[in-house]
Amino acid sequence: MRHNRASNEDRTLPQPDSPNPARGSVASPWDGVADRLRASGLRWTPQRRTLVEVLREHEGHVTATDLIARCRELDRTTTPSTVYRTLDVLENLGLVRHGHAADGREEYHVLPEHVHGHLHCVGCGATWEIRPETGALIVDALAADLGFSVDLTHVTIAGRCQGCQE
Amino acid sequence: MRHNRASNEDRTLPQPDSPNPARGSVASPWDGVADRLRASGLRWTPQRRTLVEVLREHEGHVTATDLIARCRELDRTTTPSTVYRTLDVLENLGLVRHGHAADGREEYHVLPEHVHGHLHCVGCGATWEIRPETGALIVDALAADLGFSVDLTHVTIAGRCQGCQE
DNA sequence: GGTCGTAGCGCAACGCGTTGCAATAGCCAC
DNA sequence: GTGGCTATTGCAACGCGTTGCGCTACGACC
Repeated sequence: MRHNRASNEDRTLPQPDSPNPARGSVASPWDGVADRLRASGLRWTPQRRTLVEVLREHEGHVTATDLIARCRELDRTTTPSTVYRTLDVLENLGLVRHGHAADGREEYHVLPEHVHGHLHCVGCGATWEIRPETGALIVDALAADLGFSVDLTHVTIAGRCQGCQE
Repeated sequence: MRHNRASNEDRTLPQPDSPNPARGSVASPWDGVADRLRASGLRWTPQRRTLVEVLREHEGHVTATDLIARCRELDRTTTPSTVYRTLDVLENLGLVRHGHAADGREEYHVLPEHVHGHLHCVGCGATWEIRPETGALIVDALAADLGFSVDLTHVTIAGRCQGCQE
């Protein structure tokens, strides 16, 4: 036995995994992940459960490294390759989006409500989302330029934020 | 002795290094690199000479890996770390610009005539430059959005080019 | 031409991300 | 509950890029 976690059917944790799709009126998109996986012939494993638990607490931008570190806290046997592969799977379900930060590292956006690009400040290191209207403007400009159809989720633009310009 | 190249003052190659700053009316920006380095207290070494020779034949976009491979052809003792460090130096002189391609790898633009962003097609893998006017539009849009001052050289936007959209 | 301070070199090790492969374990059917 | 198919895991190795360190050799000065 490699995992010290309880059985895969363990339901002692506060968050239900697949039953109870809408808890009151607040349906978390994470509810039902297990079923969505199984419906596609994929599997619900302890490793995936751990990652989903971590993602629940990180709605926003996270680096892959952060996710791996946090998974390791919950399950010391976590392996990087498994996390990356699981993130790929979750991306196919639309639950996360990855992009490349300005320094080239992977950055994940959890539960994207709308497709958007990112701004990275080289001064303070913070990341902002490009507003949808501004994003649309960029998409249109590039379409007009070379007929290019861009994928905003992969856009990370480096620069300096207002606070870091002096 | 680690290098099998001739002395640093070897002038048997067709391209002059520092004398003869303007060859006829076509002054290569690479002429005078040696002097520019020395003027800043930096040095003109066989390794740097090799890289500059490689860059002369690559005016456009190149990946760091390509540059290293080509340097290795000219000098089998070439070390990656040296190439990366030399590229940094040349970037400070404005002779190259680096950016992160959509897949996160380093991409160098040799002799940039103007600052520009890049478009990367996920279909065919080609890279296009964003036209200056379009770039300016993007810069303005982001400035208006969050007061962000962007550095276009670091922008690489992924998408599909016109030819790859069907 | 010889001396010497230091910029730069090669090496080795690291971090991030990916991939191939053999072993494991979900989960479906009976 | 059992069996079996195969998705998934963990490992090990790789590729790209970076960094720290001790030694080399560039090039300025005499």
